[in-house]
Amino acid sequence: MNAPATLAQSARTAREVFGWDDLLPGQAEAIDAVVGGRDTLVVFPTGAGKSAVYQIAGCELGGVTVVLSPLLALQRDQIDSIDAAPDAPAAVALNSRTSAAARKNAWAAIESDDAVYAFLAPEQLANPEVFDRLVKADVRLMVVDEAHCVSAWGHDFRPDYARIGDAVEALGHPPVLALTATASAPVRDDITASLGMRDPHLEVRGMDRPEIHMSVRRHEDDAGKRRAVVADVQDAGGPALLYVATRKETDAYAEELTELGLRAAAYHGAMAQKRRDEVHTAWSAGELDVVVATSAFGMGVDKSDVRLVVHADVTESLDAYAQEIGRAARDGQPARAILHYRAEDFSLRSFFAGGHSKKGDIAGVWDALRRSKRPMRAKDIAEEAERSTRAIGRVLNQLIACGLAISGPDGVSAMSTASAGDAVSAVRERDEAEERIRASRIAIMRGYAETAHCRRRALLEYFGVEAAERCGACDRCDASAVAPADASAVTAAEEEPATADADGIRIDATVEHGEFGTGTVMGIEDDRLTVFFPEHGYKVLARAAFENGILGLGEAA
DNA sequence: CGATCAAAATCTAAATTTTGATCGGTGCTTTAGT
Repeated sequence: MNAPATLAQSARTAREVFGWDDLLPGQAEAIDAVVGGRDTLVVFPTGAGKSAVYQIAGCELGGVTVVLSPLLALQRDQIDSIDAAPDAPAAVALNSRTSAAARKNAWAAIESDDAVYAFLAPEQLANPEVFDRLVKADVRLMVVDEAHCVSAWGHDFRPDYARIGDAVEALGHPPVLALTATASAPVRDDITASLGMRDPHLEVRGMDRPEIHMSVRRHEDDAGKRRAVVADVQDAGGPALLYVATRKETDAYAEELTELGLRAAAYHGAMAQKRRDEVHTAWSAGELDVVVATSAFGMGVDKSDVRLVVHADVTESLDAYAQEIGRAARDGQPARAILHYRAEDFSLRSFFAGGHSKKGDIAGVWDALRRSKRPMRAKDIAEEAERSTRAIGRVLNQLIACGLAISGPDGVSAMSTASAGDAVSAVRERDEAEERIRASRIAIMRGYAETAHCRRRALLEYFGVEAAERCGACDRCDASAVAPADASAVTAAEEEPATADADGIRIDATVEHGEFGTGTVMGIEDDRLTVFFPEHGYKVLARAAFENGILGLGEAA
């Protein structure tokens, strides 16, 4: 290996081709790994130059760099930024909005000998014409941008995300470069496994965002929560994002905030594209005080001076939460992230669980697959069975995941002669496994919301980053700070419920339960305790259990 | 799970309560028809 030479080359490419004076920490290492032929997973916060990694690596590798990107708007932005570079290779897009003429040009560039970046949504790989031509082209690098989508969406919402790995193999496994801003260890494993990455090089930088102050507020009733959310937004001190769980709530809050004199706009995925663009543009231009949005708002929105991100509802995972609060303070100036929740917000099924696949669907899909001589697509089966493509696609993914079927460029084919009954029970098991994963993600979110320790530490440790005992910039640290002059610390301390009790039960105490084993007290409310047991999750126990000897005080931690 | 809405039921006719069913969020694509 001639690493120094490669590094020098990367720096020269950055300067001469793209006009960047310096490479940022981690960029050179990642580029070096990719150019050396190694599959690489890059986890950099937004603004740390993820795009530069594939731009420079692609330039040095030459040939075709395929960039898989989840949103057409993102593809457009990336192409614009490449076009603006002094001497960068061509960048083309292949998607449903590409005109026939642009398509022709794109293929001419891809099939030429010059270096080129080709931007595609993963769905394009399911198009046989596109795929066949890519197989014949000189693809030297596969980039998966916003790679957390593989884990978040591949399982059901956008099943083509789950098929990227197969496409990579069919292309002869060029180096795979996956890029994302946030990925916990479980998500990283999911990404590398799903994409079929071999012995991936991992480049993780700067997960911590110390400029974002983090706090959580728990509420007993909905009305109280709404009042607190509105009050927070009114007190934003700069551009604010308000995330809510449903489309309906975006309108409700936006209306209320407008009546209070704020420049507020709602944003969600079911709005007309034109309106979405208007909100996006107004927000970027500083013409709005607050955008009230579902999770649809965020990717590709680049506004540096967001001062506050409020969540009126918990997110489906801590990964998603980190992603959303990460949109604050990109200018490095102080900002705040506040999460509001009620205990019942964690109810398992409230998270759009999607339920289970219907027995009839599973059996139907399996029969169709086994009867068919040729690979089949979700759409065809769905039309024949008069079911939604979504439900059928989900079943297909599950069949593939349990090894009963396999996906190829022309669709999915059966891989076994199992009976319909066996297929149904295999898929059912899969459903239950997914349910457990969902439950554990919610438990982690709950752990963050209910932690008695430093919030940042809880978040960073989940992302596998070592953290100081205290960050000094979260509500927990504020509450335990011994600085009476600090007004915010006093306020926080007043809001904190009493945590010490005569019988020695307090937040974070270690307790022993006859059945569940050793646990940690996460919450105390009147006569009930919330205790986290590593093997059994969260349990709410009557305080009486303590007196009856079912629960005992463990050794001091 | 919990919010919500429609349908059914109720100490029988206008309006409320109860019961039951459904939905909740993210975007690509393709296609038919303005």
